[in-house]
Amino acid sequence: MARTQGSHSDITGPRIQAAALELFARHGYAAVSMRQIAAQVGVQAGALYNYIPDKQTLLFRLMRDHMETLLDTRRMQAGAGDPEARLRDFVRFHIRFHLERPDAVFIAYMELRNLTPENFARIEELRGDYERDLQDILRDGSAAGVFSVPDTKLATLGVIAMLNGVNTWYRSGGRLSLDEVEAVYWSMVRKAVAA
Amino acid sequence: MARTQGSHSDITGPRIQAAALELFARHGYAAVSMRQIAAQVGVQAGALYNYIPDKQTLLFRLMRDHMETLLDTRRMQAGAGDPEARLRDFVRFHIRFHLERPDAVFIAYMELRNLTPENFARIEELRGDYERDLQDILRDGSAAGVFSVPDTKLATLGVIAMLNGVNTWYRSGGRLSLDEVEAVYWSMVRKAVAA
DNA sequence: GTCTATAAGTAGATAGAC
DNA sequence: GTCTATCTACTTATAGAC
Repeated sequence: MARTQGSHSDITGPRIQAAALELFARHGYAAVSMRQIAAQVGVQAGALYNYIPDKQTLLFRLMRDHMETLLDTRRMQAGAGDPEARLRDFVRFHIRFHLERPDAVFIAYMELRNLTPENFARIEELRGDYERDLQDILRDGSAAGVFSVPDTKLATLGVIAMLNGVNTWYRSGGRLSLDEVEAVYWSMVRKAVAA
Repeated sequence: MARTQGSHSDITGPRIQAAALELFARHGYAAVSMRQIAAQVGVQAGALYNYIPDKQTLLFRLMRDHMETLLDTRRMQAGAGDPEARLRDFVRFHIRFHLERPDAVFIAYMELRNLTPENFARIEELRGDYERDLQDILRDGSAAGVFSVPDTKLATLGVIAMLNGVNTWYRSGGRLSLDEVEAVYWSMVRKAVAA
């Protein structure tokens, strides 16, 4: 609010994204005003428009950046091995990645309905890329006879839904450590798809 | 909008709830105005306040009614039997009940953050009652040696998260019938908790 | 019970000074 | 690049006529 004038382009842009991420996650996109975001950053509302054309684009960029980070990080970590090893890696990766950025995860699937149709389609395409990764593992495992799933597409969606649930209840410092949570979910997933 | 004056108390109340349910599910609580709800009902905005004290109470009643219907319906249908039969009944009940009312389900967990703290606590209590039902089944099955879950609380949350995922993709008339979906998910759940 | 009119405030976005 | 000021439109909720 009280703020000296000057040039801060390198720093203000990321701060706007960070403020929007936190506020959208807590209150929801529609409930947060541009003035609230500006106040959290420490600028006036008009200054936001040096960095984003409009509120919708701000939301879209948060979601797109999150999905691209998800895909890039996964590509770097995905290893080879037999289907069971690949599935275990996927489960551990998914839980860990999502627990590390709860705000972005929350937004990326709670605010889908607030995207324009064009932006929605682009996000859904990225989500499809990620799901295909798991589906390939389940398909390969089924072909090799080590997995037995009634339907690879539904098994994919079922496993991801189960893993996403972790974000709704996990708090670090709680009853279970991250390693224990990963072990528990890996146990359930492994059995659910076992031959 | 053009609307003759007169008395419609028996019919307008439920129509307000129905309109709010649909609009909140589609656009989100914060993004829907009282005028939009009124327009969908066919009255002016002021008339809504003969039925609800404010917008927050309208949201709360939708969520409370949904949760109470869930609990009441479950109580009527829950049968006895061995733990595996009870678990199968729960899975089938959960999928069917939730697919029958996608709007209410969507609201009941997407709009939790828009409840006042008091209203939030009341809804969470009802949700806890429902989860306890499944947790009891898993506990009894584990004690009897027919299930083996690393942690009954996490298994409860994991199973419910997986089942809730059905609502995000199922469309009647799609590739799979309701019976097939139930069979697929029952297969995965059964194996996930099997001894 | 519904209407019209209105109060009092906030929304997203822009213009122009500095 | 940020500020202040402002435009236009919309928000929830209420008052009082019918």
